[in-house]
Amino acid sequence: MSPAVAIGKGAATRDAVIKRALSIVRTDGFEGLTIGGIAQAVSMSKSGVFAHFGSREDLQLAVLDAAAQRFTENVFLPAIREKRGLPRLRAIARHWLNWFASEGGGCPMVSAAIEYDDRPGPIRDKIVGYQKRLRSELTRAVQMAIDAGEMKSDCDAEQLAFEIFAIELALHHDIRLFRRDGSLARAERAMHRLIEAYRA
Amino acid sequence: MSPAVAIGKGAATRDAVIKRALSIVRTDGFEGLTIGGIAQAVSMSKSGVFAHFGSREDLQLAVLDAAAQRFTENVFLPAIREKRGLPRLRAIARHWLNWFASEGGGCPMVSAAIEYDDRPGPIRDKIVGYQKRLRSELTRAVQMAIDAGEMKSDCDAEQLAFEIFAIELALHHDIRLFRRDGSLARAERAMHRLIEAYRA
DNA sequence: GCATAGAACGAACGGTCGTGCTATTTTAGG
DNA sequence: CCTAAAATAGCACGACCGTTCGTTCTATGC
Repeated sequence: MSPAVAIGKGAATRDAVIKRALSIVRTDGFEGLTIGGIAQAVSMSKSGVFAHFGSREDLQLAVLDAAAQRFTENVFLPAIREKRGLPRLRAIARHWLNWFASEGGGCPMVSAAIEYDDRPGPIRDKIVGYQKRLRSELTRAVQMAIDAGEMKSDCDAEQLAFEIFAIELALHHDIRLFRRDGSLARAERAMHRLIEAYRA
Repeated sequence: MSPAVAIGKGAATRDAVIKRALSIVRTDGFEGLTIGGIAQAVSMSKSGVFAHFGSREDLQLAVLDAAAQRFTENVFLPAIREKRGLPRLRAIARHWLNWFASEGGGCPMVSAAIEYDDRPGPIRDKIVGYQKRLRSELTRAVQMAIDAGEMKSDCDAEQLAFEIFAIELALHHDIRLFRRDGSLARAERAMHRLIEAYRA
């Protein structure tokens, strides 16, 4: 069966290319994403792949967009069904932890943030934009819990968002590097303790 | 004046090469470290640099060792002057935060951990070894504070070490990506709150 | 002062990179 | 069915990659 909304063949293979590119990025990073490499992975010619994006950088930017969209769909969207305030905040944190734990490879956004944190250009700009948006949405979720009177009066929304982010980042690090069972449980415990510490 | 311990000319330039390589790695990552690039940076020929290491991978491993040594000297060694237990633990955390805040570039160990977390080989092996050692020494410092009766009885050493590491990682992320003043202060506040939460 | 070993150089190799071009094939609309 | 357009292939290019090799320079011990 064809996709619900019929899309042209061009857009279809473009999507397929990006999907493959995402899995390459997860293991080799953004600098390891090459036109030739991905062409081989999707059984196309280099020039065939190239024609879809016009430049390697545009391909990288497209992959970055796709990664951000996937993240939003898997972490934030499922959480907005929860009641705003603490339930939603907990849902975000939980989905995020599970996202890191279940993904077969590293998070492209985390890799990109490290790879380009010192290289000015469009890629870094896009990464910073997404990371700022992520942080501000997380902060907003915290603020809703504060406004609902569920958190201590001295709870600083940005501060708590920073500390939640820290635990997520550390889980990503541990799970990928040590590959030891129990990393997720440890992160969950840390997250629980953190939120309890700020809870009214 | 010559160095305290006279070293041969070969070892001297080798050290100079590694020093330069460290600064390249800080901005371009380990995959961005090329023989030709570093040769140009130290005004040598490619083959001249190459002869010192025998292969690119051996160069990368040497740079990794140098990075680990620098970290130990700047974070752990200054802390062992403090009394074992809470003072020493706090000193480690403080020196570590300042290390990230003062370094002109990203930490090579953090970059390497992300770059090679999915690429088996000698480089990944060395990174995992160093990271495990770092974590276990941090855990040991926490355990000393527990043994000294300075922490709550339910304090889990590995758990606290994980959470301290999380804050360090998040500071590295924020400071390098957002370049906003206040990241260090935020991380310090998080660290203080974290340790207080576990303190007896 | 000379012989010897280490250090650095320069050129070259095969390979891969991104990127243009020009064909050729495939798709979609009238 | 036919045709214009889109999609893909093929090929060549310059640049850079790690690596090898033979040579040259330089420091050091006898």
